[in-house]
Amino acid sequence: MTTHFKTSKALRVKKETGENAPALSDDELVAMSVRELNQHLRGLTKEDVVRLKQRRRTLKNRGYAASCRIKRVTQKEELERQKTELQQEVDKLARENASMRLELDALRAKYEALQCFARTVTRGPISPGKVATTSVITIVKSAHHNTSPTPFSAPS
Amino acid sequence: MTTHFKTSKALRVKKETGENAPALSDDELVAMSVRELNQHLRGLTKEDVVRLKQRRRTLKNRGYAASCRIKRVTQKEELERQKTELQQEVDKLARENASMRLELDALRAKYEALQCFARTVTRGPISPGKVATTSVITIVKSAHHNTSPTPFSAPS
DNA sequence: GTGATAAGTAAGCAC
DNA sequence: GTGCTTACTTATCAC
Repeated sequence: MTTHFKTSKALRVKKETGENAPALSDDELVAMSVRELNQHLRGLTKEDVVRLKQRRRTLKNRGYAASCRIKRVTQKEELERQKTELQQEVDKLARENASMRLELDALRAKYEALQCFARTVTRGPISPGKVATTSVITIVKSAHHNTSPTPFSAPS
Repeated sequence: MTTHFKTSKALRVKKETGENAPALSDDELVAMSVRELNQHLRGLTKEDVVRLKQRRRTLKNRGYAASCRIKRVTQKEELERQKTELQQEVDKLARENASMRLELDALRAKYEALQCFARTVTRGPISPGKVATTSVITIVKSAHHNTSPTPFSAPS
């Protein structure tokens, strides 16, 4: 283990200096292409070459780690966003649902009332005693003969 | 900076040995209460005391970091679970919604048909010209009140 | 002091 | 070799 100076490890911001190398900044080193790097490597000790490459790798890793954290946070936010969105959709559908249910109930009531009325006005010829349980009367008024298999169903 | 041995840093599992301390395992050290720790600290150099306490702190931190990661993963899974749940609820509500809409449309149609019929029968004698297309009416006469949603539908 | 977390380091994996 | 991810370390913060 040679004399190893961990220089200036200031809060969350690393800065490697004090080497005998021609003062390559972290930003320069990390942004450098392999070809550019090789040019800077000319005339350096094998040890220095290794050290510089390792520093580059470390700097790269620092960046990767940062990206990784950012990605993690972003994905979490995205999940939460989607959750909110889905919750809103649930609320919206539930509201629609409730109002439709009301509408349906109201319409059923109206329908039954009208049906009641229809019965009264059509009961004339029919003798009340003859309808004990359920009797279905279908009246078709049509200009032409309907051949549909279920001619009495309302259009669904 | 003294001679600093980072001993045996095997894959993801740290094990500090080779110290002159009476071989306290990581697990023991980290699980130890402060009182117990102090007993083990008797008769040690001030430096060793500091070192041991620091090792304990590091071990603790290792555990904290692990908890932190687990928590992170758990929360993410929880989010995804909730998302799935919400999506299922959306689907369910959407289906209910669609079927209710159909029901509503069907009932509306039946209602209008009945209304049409009611108009014709209350308008006195049926004037043939007034029923241009097709009007289908089904009337159910029942001894008891029928609460079926589609009392007039022909059996399908 | 304890626990938690963000940033950084190192190792391993996949390409 | 590059990029990503995980486990670990360190510094820092809140309690």
